[in-house]
Amino acid sequence: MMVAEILFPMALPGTLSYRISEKEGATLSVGTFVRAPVGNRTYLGIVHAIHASCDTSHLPNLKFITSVESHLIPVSPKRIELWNWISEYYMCCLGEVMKAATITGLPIRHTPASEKQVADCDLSHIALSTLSPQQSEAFQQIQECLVPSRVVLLQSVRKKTEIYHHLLKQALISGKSVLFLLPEIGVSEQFYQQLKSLFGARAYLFHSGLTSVQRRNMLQEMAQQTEPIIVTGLRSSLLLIDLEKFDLIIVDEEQDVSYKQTDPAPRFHARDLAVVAGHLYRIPILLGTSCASLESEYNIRTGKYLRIKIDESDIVTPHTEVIDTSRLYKKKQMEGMISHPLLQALTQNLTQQKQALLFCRRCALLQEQLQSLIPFARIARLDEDHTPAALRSLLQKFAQKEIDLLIGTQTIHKGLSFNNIGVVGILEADKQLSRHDFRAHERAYQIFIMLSHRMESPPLIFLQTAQADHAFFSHFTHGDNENFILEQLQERKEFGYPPFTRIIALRFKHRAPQISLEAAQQCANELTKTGITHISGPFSAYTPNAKLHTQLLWIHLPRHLDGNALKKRLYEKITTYSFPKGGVIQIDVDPY
DNA sequence: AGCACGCCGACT
DNA sequence: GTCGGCGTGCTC
Repeated sequence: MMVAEILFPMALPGTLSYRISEKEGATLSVGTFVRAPVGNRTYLGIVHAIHASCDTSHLPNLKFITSVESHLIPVSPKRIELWNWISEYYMCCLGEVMKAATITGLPIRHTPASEKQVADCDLSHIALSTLSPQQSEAFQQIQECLVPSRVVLLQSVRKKTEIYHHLLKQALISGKSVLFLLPEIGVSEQFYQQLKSLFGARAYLFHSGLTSVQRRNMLQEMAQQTEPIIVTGLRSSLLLIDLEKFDLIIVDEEQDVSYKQTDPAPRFHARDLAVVAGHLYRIPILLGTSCASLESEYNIRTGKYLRIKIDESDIVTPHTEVIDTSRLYKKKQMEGMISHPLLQALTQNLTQQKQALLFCRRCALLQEQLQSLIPFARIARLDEDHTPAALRSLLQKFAQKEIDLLIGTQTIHKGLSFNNIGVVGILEADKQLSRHDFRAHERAYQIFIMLSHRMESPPLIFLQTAQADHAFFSHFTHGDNENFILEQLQERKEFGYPPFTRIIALRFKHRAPQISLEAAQQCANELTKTGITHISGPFSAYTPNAKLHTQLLWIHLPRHLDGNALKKRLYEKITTYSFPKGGVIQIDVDPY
């Protein structure tokens, strides 16, 4: 008797086994879509393995599959290999990966070709703005360096876009397709509009704002498109689009934290996944950034990535005032999260009809406090989860000066008009918020670089921190990039943080704070007993208005160690751990 | 993911 | 007394 292991797009621990007839066995292969009964319904799944079963004693009455769906385009072995990698590396069910990588209930069919007409324009006549000598040098260099599996990082604040346009045109001319990833819907729409006007029907925009039918149709069209195309997408496109057809993947703003998915599983980082996929598919990867992440700085130094940097040292660094919040707190010069000097600057700024930006991680709380301190100010908050329409209207309001104060996390600068900003505040630029926010300095620095390079007239920058004496803050006054990186890397090494270790976060979530705390402590003890050491925590996570209280454990794995065996043991331990009812344990590899 | 089972609140 | 809320558990 023959048995097929079927993978379904749901959070099952593994695959489910079904009997298949000899005849089906001959037509099926790994990746083929089949319909099979699960409970009292039938679901669409894919064949993950086929074997002439020897041992079915533990499963006495296996069901048969319902049908073979040969009219659906099968999932390629390479794609399944990538799914397997994701499930192992990010420690989640394979079914969860499949769920994220397919559109549930809307599979891609073989259809009679009704191709979008793209071949009608003469690509060589597309007019692009001329590159500056610097840009054109970088462009040449990139073209020489982009070989399969190689990762190249292009670093420039203001000069990347034109280079991208030239690269994309060049790709199309030589018959190559490109996947261009951006961190957020807002920027991706903006970028797509440019591409559409340049490359017409060869440009696609793929994002989760589309309905599932629209996305399925687009995937179907792209799958059957034989002409070279350019697809702009967000992190989800890395999973949903078959990467086989691409000859280049560009990940712009690689340092952006929104590339890391926190919920739901798979909690992958799009930049890292692109690099892995690049190796698997033998596709060159181009990362773009204005200020490289520390992980990338490390990878450049170890020779894993190759950097091409455009010199922008001519740009003047704005004046920055470092505010020591712990000192001001003692002097009673803090109003909640806001220091008196910043508050004063904000009020004065307002009377001058100028706008202000505030970067902070606890936006809601800050907004509340500010509103009571400056009741007449028009304050808005920009959250990550804004719909594109809401985002657009907010940005438009800001541009039309209907908002005085905009509060948000690191990514609020996307699409902002900068010409009327008088004050910028970077709050909590330290490690006080959670004892383990080891990226706080990096984040503050990236915001600073972005601001200093994008603003026409530099605003006043206020940097609030409880660690004002830390060497890090001297870099703001000196604009010293290289020393900042070296010092941060040294600090990360010393305290056992990435990129020198890999962190696996365990989140214990429960309604009752003490239950999650006790469970986390107990779990930490048990893990230590089984030889998993280097655990930090438990410490409580900042969860503003969540129903469940969260306690965190961080496991630091040495970088040189092959983490796979350890991860397997850990996964086994966690999934069998009996956590009190009403709670969950989440695993987050490489957390942010 | 669904769908069933199961144990507590406002209604004929 | 019952209808129904959604928390919890299982699916080859």
